[in-house]
Amino acid sequence: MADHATIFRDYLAKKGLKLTSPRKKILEAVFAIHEHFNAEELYGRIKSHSQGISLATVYRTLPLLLEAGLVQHALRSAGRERYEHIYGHPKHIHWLCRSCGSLVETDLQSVDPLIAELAKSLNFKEEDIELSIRGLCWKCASTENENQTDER
Amino acid sequence: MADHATIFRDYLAKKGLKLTSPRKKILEAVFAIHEHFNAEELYGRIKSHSQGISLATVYRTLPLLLEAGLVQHALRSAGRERYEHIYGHPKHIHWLCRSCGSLVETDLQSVDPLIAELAKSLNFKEEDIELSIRGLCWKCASTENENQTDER
DNA sequence: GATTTATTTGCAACTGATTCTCAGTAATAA
DNA sequence: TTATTACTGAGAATCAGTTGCAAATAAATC
Repeated sequence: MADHATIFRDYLAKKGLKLTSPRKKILEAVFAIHEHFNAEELYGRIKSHSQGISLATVYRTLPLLLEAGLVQHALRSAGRERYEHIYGHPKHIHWLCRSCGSLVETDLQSVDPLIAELAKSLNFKEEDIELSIRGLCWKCASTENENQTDER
Repeated sequence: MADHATIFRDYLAKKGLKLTSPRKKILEAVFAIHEHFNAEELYGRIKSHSQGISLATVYRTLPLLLEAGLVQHALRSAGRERYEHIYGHPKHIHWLCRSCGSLVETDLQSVDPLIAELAKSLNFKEEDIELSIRGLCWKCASTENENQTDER
């Protein structure tokens, strides 16, 4: 089981690309953030640590990490592209309560093979799966029953 | 059960905003499109019908529709905000090509029971399932393979 | 370790999407 | 009708993200 540095190295090697010091630093920074981030934020973190990595390089590296499977687009990003690292974070289902806003994540395992099969039949090369379910968590579902009539 | 024009009127009234003719036209156009769209595309449709609505107004109206609950964000593609109206849309899977931006929808039947089961075990009352898959359509996947070496 | 070659980098200029400014227009209330 | 306030179109401004280029650097080869 390779760690993320190894995965990245291998990915680059396979593509005939080089493992450079900016790329290493960016990778490190990505895995030091445990929330969603965008290019600018990532750049900010790196700058405060080490010097001399340009924003353009961050923008150039992110797609590589994406393709290497180390990073994925974050959920429903509005306005800016957002990312999250996925090493050790298997793809998940988001259960979002429309009433209290709570978010629960569960894993995608059971659904994954089904999707892979569909993708195959459509000739679609899937890279990123986002499954979000909106509704009511059990708490809100029970309170909502009490005040049936209150409209949104 | 109010129709979308009424919902919009009420929303505007509540906010002290005005129901103007450009806004009416935009609303109409939104509900005449049964796919995802972005501001530019919506603008194109409106322009071909009636005259004299500016792109800026389209951009200004979309957030209102969003807040009124008539429209929701769809998956971003190629750096652009995308929208879809919310109105009796049967659940579907979105297959979005990250290269050419094409969108295919397929139905959710095969996945649905699985999700229902999961929801039950989580005690979550699901209302809206959104399954979006980003990747490469077969066309783009094949062109991408041709220039294997010309990486960017 | 020096040389060679192709890839990378930082920088600045650029692009394309979205937002803003402003002067004129239109909806609503009185 | 008038007064008030929000709205509009047009174009300028902004902002995220991309690109061209000359210098720098990793990896391959000697």
